[in-house]
Amino acid sequence: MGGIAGSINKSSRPFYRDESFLFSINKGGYTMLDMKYLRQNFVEVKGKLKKRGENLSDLDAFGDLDSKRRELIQETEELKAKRNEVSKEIPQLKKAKENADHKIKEMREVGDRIKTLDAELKEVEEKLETLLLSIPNIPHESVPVGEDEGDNVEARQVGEIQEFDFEAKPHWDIAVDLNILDFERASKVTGSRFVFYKGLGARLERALLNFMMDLHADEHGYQEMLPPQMVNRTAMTGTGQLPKFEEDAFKIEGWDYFLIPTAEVPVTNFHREEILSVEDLPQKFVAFSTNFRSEAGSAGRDTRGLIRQHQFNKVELVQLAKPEESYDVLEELTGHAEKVLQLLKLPYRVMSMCTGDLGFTAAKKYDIEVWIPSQETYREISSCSNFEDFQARRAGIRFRREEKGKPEFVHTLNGSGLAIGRTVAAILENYQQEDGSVIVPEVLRPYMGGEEVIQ
RNA sequence: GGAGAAGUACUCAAGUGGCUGAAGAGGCGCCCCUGCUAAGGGUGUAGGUCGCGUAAGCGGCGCGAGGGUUCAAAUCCCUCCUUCUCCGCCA
Repeated sequence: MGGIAGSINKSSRPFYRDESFLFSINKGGYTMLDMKYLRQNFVEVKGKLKKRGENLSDLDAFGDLDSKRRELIQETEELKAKRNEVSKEIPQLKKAKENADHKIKEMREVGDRIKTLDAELKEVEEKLETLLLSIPNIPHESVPVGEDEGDNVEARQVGEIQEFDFEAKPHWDIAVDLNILDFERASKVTGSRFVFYKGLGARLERALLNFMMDLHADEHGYQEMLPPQMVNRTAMTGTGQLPKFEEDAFKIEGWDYFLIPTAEVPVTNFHREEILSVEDLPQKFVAFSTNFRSEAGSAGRDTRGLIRQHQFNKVELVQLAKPEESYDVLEELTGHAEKVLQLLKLPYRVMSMCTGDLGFTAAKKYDIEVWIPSQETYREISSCSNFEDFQARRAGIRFRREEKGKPEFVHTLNGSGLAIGRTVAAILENYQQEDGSVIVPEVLRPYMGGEEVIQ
């Protein structure tokens, strides 16, 4: 561990390793919501965003900032054009042995004026960028309008809920009795919301990860990827975790790096600031990663068991798609995640998130919820989203339809396929037997060394 | 961690203050020649973004990033990032 631990503790690193993204409105990418679009459709956009129930008071500053910005650009560019022109005249005057002093003096003044205006412009652009980065995505028209999770709409329900003729135990009791999970020792070694997997428990987790990876890579046509588990600030901004949700992330002290909250961040940012060709689309990636979330604000919720840990494993599906295909891709990708549950024979339902429960970045989102018998309810095990061009704008991911064509933003999508810890919980609970043992789902047995039951 | 070197357009690469938005080559487009061989000649092309404009177009920025010096910077100065080589350390 010397390498990583040593690095984490190093505090000599500059705080910002790459702050170029901060002031980059002119530099390609990072235009967030399309400024032109926002300018021309301000009222409409505001109306759509209102459905999310967000506080939009900041948004009204846009008009002034936007016109101030363009005013400053025009003035400063006019001066720069003049400076360029005169700067070409000066060497010619000198060559002709004429005096250029008055021109030089004049340009010195122009230069000072440019400096002032540029500083002003930078300030305005910073404010604009901060504003634009804080605006959530616009919901797709097919998203049900609603305030909170109570207004989410069930799209379908799949699988039979099994009736137990004994009282279903929660997975933490099952697992502790079977000696395959150890929460107490994890809190000794680390703290709350961490866990040790042991024996067949650890084996089950590993079996699930391999099973899921194989399914998506071999059957669903995704390219396998094993991404970095730390990312920089620019990547976190690209996918929308920052700047608004920094408190949800684990930050590496002394570095501007974050432990990834999902493989979505490194994998989506893989093609950041690139222009793909149309034949490259769709790009389909499946990535296993360990995810870290601070779970800020969730104190007291799901404190027991595997549902809400600071660290968990997940297999993530990511696609970069052509805009006109992204909603088909969303259905396809959601289906790929569902397939896992179908093969594991776990009952689930698919919920279409309403406008008030979409999260910051999604234009449309399905949550897949698996049946948890001890709670007699469905719990989220996967979240499948179409971000349209929201992340692509932030991350500058584009494509060209023709060799000389104008670059367009791709649409990005992702979904868990699935969260492995929660899948373990679902298996333990749905496959539990009266004697406390747990049947291993058939499709997993080849991955479990043929083991048929955990006892 | 120490010591060096480098980062220029799709690729390779020239370029130490103004005539360089950037030579040259490859690639790519078109044309010609030849016609048994991944051959030869000619010619054209140069990314992206921002602002103004219905548009054609005009202008700004751009030579790893950010800042500075200067009337003027790929070219000088500072900081940072990345890559490579050597040494050290390490899963």
